[in-house]
Amino acid sequence: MEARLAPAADARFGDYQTNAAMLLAKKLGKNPRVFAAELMAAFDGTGLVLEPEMAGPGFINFRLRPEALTARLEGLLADEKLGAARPQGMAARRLVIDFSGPNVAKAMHVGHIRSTILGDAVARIARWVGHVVVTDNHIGDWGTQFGMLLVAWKESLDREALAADPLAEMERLYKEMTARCAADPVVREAAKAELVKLQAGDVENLGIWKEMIRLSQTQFQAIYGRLGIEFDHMLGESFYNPWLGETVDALAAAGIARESEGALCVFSDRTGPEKDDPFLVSRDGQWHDNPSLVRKADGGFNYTTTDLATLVYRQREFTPDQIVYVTDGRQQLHFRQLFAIFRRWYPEAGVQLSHVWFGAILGDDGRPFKTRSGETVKLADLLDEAEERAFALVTEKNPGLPESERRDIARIIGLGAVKYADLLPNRQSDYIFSWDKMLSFQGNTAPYLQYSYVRARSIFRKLEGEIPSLQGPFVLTDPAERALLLQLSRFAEEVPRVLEDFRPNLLSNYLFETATSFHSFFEACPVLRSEGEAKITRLALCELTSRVIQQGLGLLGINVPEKM
RNA sequence: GCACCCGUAGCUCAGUGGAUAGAGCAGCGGAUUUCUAAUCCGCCGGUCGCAGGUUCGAAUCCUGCCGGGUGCGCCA
Repeated sequence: MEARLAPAADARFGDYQTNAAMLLAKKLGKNPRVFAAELMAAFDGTGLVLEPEMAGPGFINFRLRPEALTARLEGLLADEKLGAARPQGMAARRLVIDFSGPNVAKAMHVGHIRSTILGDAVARIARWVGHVVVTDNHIGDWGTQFGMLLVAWKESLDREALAADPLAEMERLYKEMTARCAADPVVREAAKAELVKLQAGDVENLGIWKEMIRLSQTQFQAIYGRLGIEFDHMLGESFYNPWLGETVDALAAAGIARESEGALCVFSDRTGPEKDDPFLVSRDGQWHDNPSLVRKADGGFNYTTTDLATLVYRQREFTPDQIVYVTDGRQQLHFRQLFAIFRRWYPEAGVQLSHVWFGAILGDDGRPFKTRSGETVKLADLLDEAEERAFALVTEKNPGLPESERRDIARIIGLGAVKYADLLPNRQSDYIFSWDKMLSFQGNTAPYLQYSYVRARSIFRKLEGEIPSLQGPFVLTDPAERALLLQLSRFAEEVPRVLEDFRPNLLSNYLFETATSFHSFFEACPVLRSEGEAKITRLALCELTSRVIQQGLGLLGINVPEKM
């Protein structure tokens, strides 16, 4: 339970409220209303707020002075960070953020979209606030699937198909082999043999493997380019291959892992309550071992091994305060085990390990989102469709614009819609994918926010003659102006809040409220037809609104057009 | 079986200890000689799955139950 100064629940109560008196009074055994009165008597908010008021069971409500608000407007206009910079006294944190993680030889699909968009947004916000961020894309470029792919590549590769569409051809090989392996143990053995050769450094197999990576990288870059996403590192699983053996040896030597049924496993250390222990599972009323394998019975390593080696490498190389893994919720148990193993292995390590997980994307039938024919939706196709649909809408609304301009606008709107739809729900919720909803110009959508930006900017093009300098004195004459300004000033509070639990939807909702507040202001307060200080103030509010929306969307990885 | 998540308005979702539970869509009624109406204003709509408990205060925390999803040794 925490004392908090928060925006007032209802504008009638004022601008901000605090529950501090009630919480403190409880601790001190005092009457909350009496104690609130004592606090208020001692409070000195001269210059900032009017006389605070007590209400309800002991809330203290504050109302900002108009001159404090207009001073704030001046300050925000002059501040590139719009007030959201890390406070001077607060040390920068060092964060490693692991997200996206596509697989070599497979087309990126909807399953990668949330990790990619969420991770990118978190990275942008952390940087904006002033933290030191390392982004790392842990690509799936190593593992058992390559044994199968190597067999298929050697036996049935279609060179022409590969040249035309490398990913499609590699996926064809993979599918073919999955079926063959399921049916034929001889093929399974062949795949295993090719994998062993690859792992032993066989020249031919390494060459094919590298070719598959090269072809896949081209595709990744195309997608990330469209999405406007860059990574500091793309250290795939294979990068950690040299350290897997020593990782496992160290775990065995430390007594953390031991052999069981031929595999090397980490079991529960029985130090915590059973139900919280990731290495135990209950069956028939009894707690059974649920170990994590770090070396398979056939001597091969698996993803826990790689993840541990990766964790140790990141710890050593980047010395982070926190490592953030952005993956879907189904991997919760894996990460609980992974973190627990690391804690036992490096009990002195202070690094904070966070699994930032998210829910599924569903079709309108409530089942996992697929194409009509039941196939996985490829990310490239999804982005194409978003742009096409946006193009149709832009053409319908604004047919007078030249096609190239409509294309540019459609790209911004389409990609923005997809990203925003992903960042709007609470990340832990499953959400239903809907083109109509995300591309609607009404409601809480990217196009609505982008339109708000366009409107705020268009005022400045309409100004005749020179654009006046947006200098005070500012004067608030309408309640809508005051409400908008208060809302704009909260950008500084909302952005850092996203990082408390990695919830970009807080920013999405804030931006929507800002846009709504702007439109109300814009309806109620004519800008161009006003004069003097009122006009300058309104122009300043348009300027600040456009910057808050542009920067806010920018932190979510979404661009804005100048016209729509 | 056990663990994790979800159940809030007709639909899609916010709200993870504070005041009378909010938004969008849908529905209904208004506003336009436009600063792009791609907008705004208003109305309608809820037993926050159910039952207990904790406390000044619970959609939120705890317990049990019902319903749905996901995960549980050699895939990642």
